[in-house]
Amino acid sequence: MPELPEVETVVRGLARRMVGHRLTGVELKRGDLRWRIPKTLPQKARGQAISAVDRRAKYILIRLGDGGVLLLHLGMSGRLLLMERGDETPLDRHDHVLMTLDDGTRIRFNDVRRFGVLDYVRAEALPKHKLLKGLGPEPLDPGFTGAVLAAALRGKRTPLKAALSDQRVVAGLGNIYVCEALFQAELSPKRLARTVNAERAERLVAAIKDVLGRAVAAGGSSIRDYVQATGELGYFQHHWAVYDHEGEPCPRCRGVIKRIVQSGRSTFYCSKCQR
DNA sequence: ACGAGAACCTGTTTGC
DNA sequence: TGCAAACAGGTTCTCG
Repeated sequence: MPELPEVETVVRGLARRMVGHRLTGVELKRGDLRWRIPKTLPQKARGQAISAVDRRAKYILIRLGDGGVLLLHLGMSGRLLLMERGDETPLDRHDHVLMTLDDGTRIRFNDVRRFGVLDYVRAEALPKHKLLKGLGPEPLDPGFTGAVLAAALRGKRTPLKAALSDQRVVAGLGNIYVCEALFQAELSPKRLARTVNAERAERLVAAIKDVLGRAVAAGGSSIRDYVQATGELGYFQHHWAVYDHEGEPCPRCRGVIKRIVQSGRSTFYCSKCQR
């Protein structure tokens, strides 16, 4: 469900509420998400102070006082929902994990499709974790430059859309923001990745940083009433230029936004001005 | 080794 | 109206 801007928004919301507090309980309601949640995770996390909440790509890292880390991914449909002390909203069938803080706040990990992940890792083992070790650069990091992207795309015969969706090339983009960044860079999603020269790579990197930056500032995109941890709605969906705009006029030229399927996913683009 | 497609799972929307 | 197919913000695995 969430891409980098949504995960970043969730992380900020969680950090405000969790850092400085202690986990008084972690309860597994259902352990079979994408992989089995380790049965020992609750006992390892219980009683630990939370020192930080941050992220790597789309992975949320809840850092514990003793050097343990809860590694969490929201998959397609995962949500982390805050419940204030005294909130007796009943749990539903898709609430798989329940965390309780020392101030009575509870956090539900709700995931309808169960593509999400929850694992326990030691901080020193994070770089070697199988889900993190292959990830490409953070797109908002100053070290992510046109030269870096051009190098990652060199020789690739796959369409640019597929290459940018590959988390080993750059980590954090998903279907929406790939479409939006390609539109802003005026590059076709069908263009072969290896044809992205230095000049195009610079343009693309600038577009990626700009789109993601604006989306983070907007609190991400909220689809189907998707709410962030704090209960707020992101509003970047109102700023999509092409995503989910099939048949509408291109905001830049006199073309019409098309929808095609690439690698089994919808791609939205303007065939007139995206080359 | 690389790239395309299937698979994982459930719910909602679309189209005949 | 009703039912089946298509689709959904992700990632891994398999196969050619």
